[in-house]
Amino acid sequence: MNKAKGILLDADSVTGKENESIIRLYVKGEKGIEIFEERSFKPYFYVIVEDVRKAKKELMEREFEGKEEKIRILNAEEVKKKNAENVLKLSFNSTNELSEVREQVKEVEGVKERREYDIIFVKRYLIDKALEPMNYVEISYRKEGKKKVVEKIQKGKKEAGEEFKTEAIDLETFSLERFSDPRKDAILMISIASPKESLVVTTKKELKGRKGVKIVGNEKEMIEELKENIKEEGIEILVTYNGDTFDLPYLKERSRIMKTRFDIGIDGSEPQIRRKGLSNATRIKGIQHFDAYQLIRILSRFGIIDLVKYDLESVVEALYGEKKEKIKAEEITKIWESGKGLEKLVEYNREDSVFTLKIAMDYLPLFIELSKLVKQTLFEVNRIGASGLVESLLIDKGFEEDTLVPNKPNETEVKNRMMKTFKGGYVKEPTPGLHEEIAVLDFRSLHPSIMISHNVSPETLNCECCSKSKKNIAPTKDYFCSKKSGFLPSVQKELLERRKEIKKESKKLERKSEKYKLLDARQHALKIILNSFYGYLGYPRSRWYSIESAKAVTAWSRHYIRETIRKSEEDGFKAIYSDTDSCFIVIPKEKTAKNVNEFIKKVNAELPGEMELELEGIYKRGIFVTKKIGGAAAKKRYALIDGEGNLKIVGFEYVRRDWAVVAKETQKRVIELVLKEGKPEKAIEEVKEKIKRLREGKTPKKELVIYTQIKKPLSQYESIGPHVSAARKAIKKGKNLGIGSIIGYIVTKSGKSISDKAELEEFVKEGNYDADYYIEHQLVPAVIKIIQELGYGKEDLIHGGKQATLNAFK
DNA sequence: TAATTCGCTAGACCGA
DNA sequence: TCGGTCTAGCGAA
Repeated sequence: MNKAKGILLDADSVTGKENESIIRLYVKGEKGIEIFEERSFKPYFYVIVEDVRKAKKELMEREFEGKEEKIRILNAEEVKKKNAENVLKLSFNSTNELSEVREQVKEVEGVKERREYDIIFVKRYLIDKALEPMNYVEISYRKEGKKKVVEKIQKGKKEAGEEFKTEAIDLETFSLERFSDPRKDAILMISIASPKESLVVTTKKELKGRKGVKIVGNEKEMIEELKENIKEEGIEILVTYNGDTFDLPYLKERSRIMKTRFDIGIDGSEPQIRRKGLSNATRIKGIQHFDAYQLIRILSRFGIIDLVKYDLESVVEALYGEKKEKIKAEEITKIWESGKGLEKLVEYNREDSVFTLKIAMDYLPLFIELSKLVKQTLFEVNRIGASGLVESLLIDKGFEEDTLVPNKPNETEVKNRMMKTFKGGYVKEPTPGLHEEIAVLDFRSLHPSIMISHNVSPETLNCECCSKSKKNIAPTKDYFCSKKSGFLPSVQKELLERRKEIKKESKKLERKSEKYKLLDARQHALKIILNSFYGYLGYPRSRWYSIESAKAVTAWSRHYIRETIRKSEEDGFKAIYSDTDSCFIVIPKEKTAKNVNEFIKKVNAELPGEMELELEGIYKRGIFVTKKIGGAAAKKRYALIDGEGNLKIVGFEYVRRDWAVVAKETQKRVIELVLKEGKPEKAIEEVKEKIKRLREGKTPKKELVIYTQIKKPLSQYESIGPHVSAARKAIKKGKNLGIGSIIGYIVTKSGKSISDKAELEEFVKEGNYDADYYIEHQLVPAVIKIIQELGYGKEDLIHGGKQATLNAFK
């Protein structure tokens, strides 16, 4: 018997000689990545039956229809599950046979329900064996020829924290049109960046001798060079920027054309392109393909980063403040053909992979932790959503607790669920105007803490055992069990406890230490998942959907925040605003921050379980404004300034990407001057100056761009907005734009409607903009509501005008 | 393939 | 040409 220990990087399944499904594990050991085969684990699913013995006999004797041969169930075994009776576990020779039978088994007499029939085989294996990707495994194996066959496997005792061999790549390609076509356009350069060094591989002899450049004879050798590099370096994580749809499929297709194979998979396979809706996911077997573009999209969705555009240049600038010049496709071709500027192109190519690697390295720890937590490969979590995370974790915990997992809803059910909506958080209309000494209180992890404290879960909802002695009643009148812990809240509780411990431990560490970074990534991963539970309850495709539970959560949230507001006023504070989990109170002259803390303490003493009110901060001044229409105060828009002069701007145009920089920056300046000094005269002067500059045609183009995303097929728009119009015009000029594209447009001088005037930024000459539009529709609206609160009006901006008489501070 | 609701605003669209 | 209504996008939590 042989033993091996290593980190589990990947797993897949293949078909053996007897058409049986075999799990393959890719394990990083001392000798590099090795493949182990698991032959004893069989695909299975469950059925709930009327009579175990009868059903078992019937199922075992039955011949099911297969594509070629008849199918027999390998084994039907009775299993005990805590949340179901009469459960049979049906095992199969292969996943294909399982797929065939899971349809036909519905017709078998005595079979009431099918369960867990759509869990991916590999995922099933990892759950059942309690194995975590990106963590250690210990294997006992035997050799069969060249193959290593698993006898026994278990999770390693040691926790992996080490670095993975990571490398980023990037291609430059030839293109006569706007987009390169791998069927005819060659790869010109490939850059490879590792944490230590970078290399650009190309065929241009002129670049010979340049540092960090390798010249090869032709394109085929270029690809060979990359392949060799990946193999020799033993790369475990290969990073790209949009390699899912561009780099990897391109390399694969070019290889095919050159009669070679881009066989970088550990098993000798080429990257596999999986269609995923409108885009691709490209997987390399045994190596984790980490697409930094996918990463950025997920981080944006989870609200971890906030970006205007997702191209590498914008991301680098937003994350690192470094300006990275973009070389456009046609220029690349020009440089290549003329030979002028090749050095620049080399460095551009190099930078792309260097920055791609940097982005990935910053967030890899977080995603490695997510991967371990939900038992999905890094490749999968790199492309997952909030529901995927929760579902994956819950399926795993369900197995741990010996319960059957609920099925996914069918499409009819999904449609039904989509018709139902529920009430969300409470938003209090703010008191408009300027305020001083504002304390912002908020509930720490409001939704998870409600779920835990009130035991909210689909199976504790209106439980049988508490029907007489309901204690835990939601404001919706539904109640939750007071005797048994619910499944969802117990999982949440476990995550919360782990997070608390980690946070405690990391407090003792240096912020720059490796251990701190690891723990911080882990607590962050836990937080992301914790916060996704509530949304998952109300998500129509959820396996644990329970709209009553979701309703109860939000009803409780409204209850607690309203109570907090009430109590604060009772204590002599003035509550000026509140949104879902936060409450803004003005500290009156006779009170201090100490009183605020006492108040919080008092509230906390009355809150149940995990619920906790916290002091988010104390601000020197703040402003709320009235809405454009109706005269009421605007919710979800405010600005605060703290004692150090730090601004916090929320909801205003300043934080929105669909406003021009000239309007956003001016608005920020106005807010700053108003909040810092309380005197807006200077602000007004600055606005006038900006207006003057706009009138004179001197405002630079980059301050005028408005970004808006195309969110559906361009043909499906009922109302043709400026971004759609600009996109359509740009397509006629050969641009490739569509769903998901972020359109940066400028309102030019030519045209009738705003849409007519909108043109893609890159087609607009400096100075060609509609000054009236930018004054009337951008600058003025962005600042008017703020200065109005101080008694000024539009006439003060446009003309030299009268001065305001009102004093804003009363 | 896909977490939720609440809220603001712009600009097109459409009928008078 | 005006004003109300609807579509659309983005942000807060």
